[in-house]
Amino acid sequence: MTTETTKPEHFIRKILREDLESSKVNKIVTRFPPEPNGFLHIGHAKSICLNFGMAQEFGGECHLRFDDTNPEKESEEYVQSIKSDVSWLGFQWAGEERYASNYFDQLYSWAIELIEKGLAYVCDLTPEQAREYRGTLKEPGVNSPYRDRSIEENLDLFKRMTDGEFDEGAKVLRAKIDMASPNMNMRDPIIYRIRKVAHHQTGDKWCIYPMYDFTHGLSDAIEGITHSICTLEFEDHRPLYDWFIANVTAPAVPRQYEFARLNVNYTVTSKRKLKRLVDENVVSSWDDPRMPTISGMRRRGFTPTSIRNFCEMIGVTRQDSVVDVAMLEYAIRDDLDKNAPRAFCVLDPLPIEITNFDEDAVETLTLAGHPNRDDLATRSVPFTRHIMIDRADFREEANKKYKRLVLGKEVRLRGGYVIRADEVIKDADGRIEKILCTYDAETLGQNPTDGRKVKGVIHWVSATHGKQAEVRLYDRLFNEEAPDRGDVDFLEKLNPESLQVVKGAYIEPSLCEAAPEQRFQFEREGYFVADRFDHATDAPVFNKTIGLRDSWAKIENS
RNA sequence: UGGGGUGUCGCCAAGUGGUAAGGCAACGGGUUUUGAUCCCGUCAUGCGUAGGUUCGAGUCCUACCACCCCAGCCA
Repeated sequence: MTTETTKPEHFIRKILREDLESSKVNKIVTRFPPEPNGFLHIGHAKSICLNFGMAQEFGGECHLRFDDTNPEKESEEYVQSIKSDVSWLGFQWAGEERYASNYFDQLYSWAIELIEKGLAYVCDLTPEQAREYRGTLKEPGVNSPYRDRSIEENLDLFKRMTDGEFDEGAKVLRAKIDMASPNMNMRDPIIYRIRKVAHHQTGDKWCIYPMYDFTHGLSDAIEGITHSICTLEFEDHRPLYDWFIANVTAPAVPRQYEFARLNVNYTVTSKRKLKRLVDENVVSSWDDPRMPTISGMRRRGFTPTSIRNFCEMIGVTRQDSVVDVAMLEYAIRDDLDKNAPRAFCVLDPLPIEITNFDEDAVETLTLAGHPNRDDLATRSVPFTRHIMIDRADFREEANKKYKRLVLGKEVRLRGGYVIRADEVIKDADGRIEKILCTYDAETLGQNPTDGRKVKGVIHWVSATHGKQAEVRLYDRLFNEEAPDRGDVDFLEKLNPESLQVVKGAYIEPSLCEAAPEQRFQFEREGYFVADRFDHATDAPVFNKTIGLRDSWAKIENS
């Protein structure tokens, strides 16, 4: 930990600070309100970090509340995955998780209250008719013919809706506000609709379910939420949010604030598009490491810290924006560079025989777990006559820019000796089968004593003591910055090389002890994680999280 | 003239009348047994456009332009 840094004061932070200073509130209470109808993604992470983060920062609390008012689309499975994702990100909600459905009884009596005040009525318009009566963006709507039913009739009809006397769609309860309002949300919005389906939390108790606008603000009021933070598209709903709270005997007056949702280039986050990726088998599942879901990123090897840092880095404003995915990549590299132990893995093995090293000898080298941290455990790496290096690290001839092994030249084996390539052995097709090398026994931990300069360093793994592993190399899913822009379907913009599976990679023996989800830097390659589900000691599987920054690629391609 | 929002560097983003923070990216250079990390440096006479007010404007005023959201019995 370095010295405490003051985080930049975005507008939400400013509002909270001022409300506390002016004693408008004496404790910050926020909430993260997902609908349990899908998996959480990076966009939700921004909201989670904001809501939980602010509460934490100001000594308040944040509730996890499921906005479960549409049982047809929701399920307990999603509830579980959401809870697990929020916890994994490192946040704890105050008390038990809550459900809007916990408040159905209270909400119901408030609906009755609205009817009794002449502020709500039962409407028989069909969905099609309702649409026509609603008007358009530029033309006012027309009052429903059912708008002036008596309070007694409304009470009776609403009761009968509750008792299941009417079919789905036959009747709804609407707030009586203003059909001519320029804000479509105020044109007598629906409060309750009939849905004869079981609810994942309340079972068969109800056949009418409240709508979002009615439920959300009042649930906030019930929970004593002080600041209800949501995304920009709900801005037009704020007058309605306030209306319900003002016209019902609400126990508190929460305020809604809106911020811009997160967009990331080369990425899609709409639920519908993510679902298509899964349904059309573009990816293997919702937690495929290429998915921007929290569970996908977890499997990819992202750390909770890196995601939290990323969310802090991008800020919170009301401007629509598209964050460069390079910032996300920076966040994970930054965390892993500081914390991931180093190890060797040869992805594309090329056999090396060190002709002046004994066939049966095994020299155990002790290597640092991290170049800049001595608190991380060292590891034992066996050095033997037969080793593997990466094919990309050898050339028969090369210019001076190429700092690796070249025929007739020397290179250092990282953490080990300097070797010289003496001879190339090829098969009948001219493919290199093996390199014969000699090592300089005087170069362990020091430069050649005669002053020879060896500038290149490459990684390696003992061919006899190393183990074979499956390594899944992931890259971005899309080739285009804005996959969901334009007329072309986003599935046409897929990166065909977003996954490459390497079966015969060589890993140093110590990596077999890796636990699932343990992260490493494979030196000179990138950051990798032992797969959460598929990795086993006798069948190691690693996922590439992100490569190292690669300035060589720029030189080579220029 | 439907309503509601937003426009500051390639991408995020500070700034709220006193002379354009920071991060990412990019580009130079240094250190380095990871072409990594780290370190140093460069990177907006300019803040959507045009006028205006002012000693002084990204910040105030006026007009315009561009983009986003809203017509689910979804959230």
